[in-house]
Amino acid sequence: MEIDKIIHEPARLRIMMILSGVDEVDFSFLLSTLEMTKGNLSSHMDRLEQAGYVEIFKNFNGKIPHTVYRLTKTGKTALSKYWKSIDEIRKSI
Amino acid sequence: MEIDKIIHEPARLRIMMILSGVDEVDFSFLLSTLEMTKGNLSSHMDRLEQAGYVEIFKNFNGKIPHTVYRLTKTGKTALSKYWKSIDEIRKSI
DNA sequence: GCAAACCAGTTTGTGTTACAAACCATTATT
DNA sequence: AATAATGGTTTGTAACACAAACTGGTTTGC
Repeated sequence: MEIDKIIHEPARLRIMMILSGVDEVDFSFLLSTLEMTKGNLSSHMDRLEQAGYVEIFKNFNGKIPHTVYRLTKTGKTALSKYWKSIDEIRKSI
Repeated sequence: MEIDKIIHEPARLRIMMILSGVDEVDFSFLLSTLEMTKGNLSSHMDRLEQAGYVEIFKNFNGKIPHTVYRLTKTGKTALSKYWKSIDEIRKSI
């Protein structure tokens, strides 16, 4: 089984794991939790969206923009497949 | 815990796992097992050596050059640390 | 005997990409 | 009115994974 490189990138793996637990999360939360730069986080979220693994919802909190991310079904599946592929490598220990 | 990027690269992770099982392996074996190009394999082995994770032994099989790789103690430690860091991320499931 | 093909790798060139810095638009704050 | 803060996006760049081309020597075919 091939390793999914979209998920394999450590930053994105952590993002996926967080999303898999909470069903909805916003930019600021990820930013402070993962301690990365905004630009970096932003582009990782783009890649995850383009892969179809997350949905991005943009709305306003009053006048302040607010972006919320949610794992898609495709994303959930991909994540569990990812762990299976990791297991496959690891089980040879 | 930080993810060790040297090991995290899928090709090198597989190499490390093979080495962790057999204590000594040659270039051709890795090449046919992993199905990668020679150039690619060669540079991954370089990186692993530079990280201090493998030792490279070059000798001759009769007249034909023969390269053998062996996991170092540092490499073994790094690999088991790597799996711990993966577990750390995964346990949040 | 000398090309051609082969073996065992290494070096080189390139497209991708992870990351941070700079930027943008708006809203507090002093 | 200037400055800082919020919530992001866009841009620039160094690193790097990969394949193609190369090297140095050996065996095979004619």
